[in-house]
Amino acid sequence: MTPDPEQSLELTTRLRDAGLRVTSPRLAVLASLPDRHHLDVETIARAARGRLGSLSIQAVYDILRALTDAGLVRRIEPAGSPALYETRVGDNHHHVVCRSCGTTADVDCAVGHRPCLTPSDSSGFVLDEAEVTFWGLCPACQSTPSTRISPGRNAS
Amino acid sequence: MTPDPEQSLELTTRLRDAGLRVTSPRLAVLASLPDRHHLDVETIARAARGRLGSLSIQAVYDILRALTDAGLVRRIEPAGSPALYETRVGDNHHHVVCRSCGTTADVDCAVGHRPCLTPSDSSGFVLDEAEVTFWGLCPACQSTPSTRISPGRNAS
DNA sequence: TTAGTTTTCTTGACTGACTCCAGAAAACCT
DNA sequence: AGGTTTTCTGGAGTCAGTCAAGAAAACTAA
Repeated sequence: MTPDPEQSLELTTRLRDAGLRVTSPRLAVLASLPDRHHLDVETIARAARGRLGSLSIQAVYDILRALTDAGLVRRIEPAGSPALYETRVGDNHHHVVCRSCGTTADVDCAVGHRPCLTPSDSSGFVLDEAEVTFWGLCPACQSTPSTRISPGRNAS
Repeated sequence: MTPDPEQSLELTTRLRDAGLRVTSPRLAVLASLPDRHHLDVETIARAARGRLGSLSIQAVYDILRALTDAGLVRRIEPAGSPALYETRVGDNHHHVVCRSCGTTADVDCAVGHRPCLTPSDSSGFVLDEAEVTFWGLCPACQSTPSTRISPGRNAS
């Protein structure tokens, strides 16, 4: 899996623009995060190693933290799963999680703009974000109901 | 801290109605979950031990799982904190979490009934729950901005 | 009310996700 | 190229939570 030079250049620019130094592990991690996917640390590490040859799991954690802090990736933590990372940032979209297999997909909330950011009574809190997680069954798990892969913590 | 007999009776009924056997650890755990509070397992264990004398942490986990499965308590897992338990169930209310100290409070969402349960495109998922977590600063942390107690994972 | 059955509790080992640390290596900036 | 800053490696450690097996307790029915 040789790196696509055009993509590398684009990713290099993204890193620099965010004020981060450009390193091959960082490029590999960024390149391993395809649009519209939500990957856990292990999966990202495996993909990045496929590009680099080797990369410690610790480096992956550090890189993901730096990228998250810099706003290049977003971290989500659905109940019962390890953290997931995605590259779609800056629009506060939401997520659907399958109770059966844990698959996660993006959703745009229907109710106007910045939905739910104005609860009737916020107990004096000053809010800066509304995070919505939808729970349900993905298309695949609707037809094969008992193929439970991940815990699906909230199922009763 | 001797148990209030009236409360015990009420809790006993609640357990029986849910089809659960009545044990003193279960009563102690239920009694340790005050309305409108969100407590973690350690805190619940400490409170329950105050009533019973002793109780293993494992028993607390088991009891909380049984109570959750039976629908007597609700478990929430805000990103970056251990699981929290509350006794307000059956109304799918939402939560505000303080980024600074981790304090959690209930909120009723303002946007109509079952807000956001109809995203514009749910990618074929069949949804059964919309979970909303608001992030911000609690009243106390607005005045003392740097008193960070819990991690507050999502802060940049 | 007591035996028998089922469920629950205790203890202790274990796992997964993640963090912290110190030294080695690499990238940026003249 | 040299110096400084930042990042990466490897290993130990933490925290939340699970698993397993035997002991204890609660329900059920004679």
